[in-house]
Amino acid sequence: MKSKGKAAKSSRKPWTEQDLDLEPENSEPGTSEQEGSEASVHIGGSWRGVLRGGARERGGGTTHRHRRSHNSNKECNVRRLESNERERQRMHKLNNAFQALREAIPHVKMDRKLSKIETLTLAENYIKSLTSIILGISSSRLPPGETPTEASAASLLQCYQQHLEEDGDESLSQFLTQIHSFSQES
DNA sequence: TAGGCCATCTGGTCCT
DNA sequence: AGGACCAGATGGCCTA
Repeated sequence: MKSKGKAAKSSRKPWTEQDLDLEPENSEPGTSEQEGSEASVHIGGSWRGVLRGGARERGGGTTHRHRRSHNSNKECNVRRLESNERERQRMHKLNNAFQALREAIPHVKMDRKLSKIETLTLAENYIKSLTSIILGISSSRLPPGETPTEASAASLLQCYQQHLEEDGDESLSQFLTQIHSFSQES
């Protein structure tokens, strides 16, 4: 499966301790065949432009092409490594949340795991389905002649928020379980 | 082989 | 000032 690829990814280490010990002049981007081009860094055997794409110029046209003068090159590299690690951890947390979401939503079992976009789409549909179920239940308990209103949705939201405050992280799955059993009983 | 999906790096921007 | 967040870029793996 993907594990092979992930293993290969994890071995990708563009910045190493060795890099930190490089002489500033050696680590300066664009010193050889890259001379004269955009500031670049050597990553995983390829050169990446430090300034690329329109989004890079959001800060206002003239960006700094070279490292900031008030930080040493080594200091910049250390900060970059730390920043990379934080970003990795952040993405891992995001992926864990996606995995939790995959497990929370019912779907046809597949030999492969749901992609992120599939997970989000299914979750959206699932939420809409649950909402309509709940609104249907509440309308069936209304006095004859009355229809579900926005008040029903508001009370649903209020109920959910109450669960969030009371139960923390586990609240969503518990709430959905309650809804499921409730809809089966009625 | 092309396209989809993903992990990772990176610099800019926002927020505390 | 520093961390979080975001989006673009890149390259690897997998599948049709």
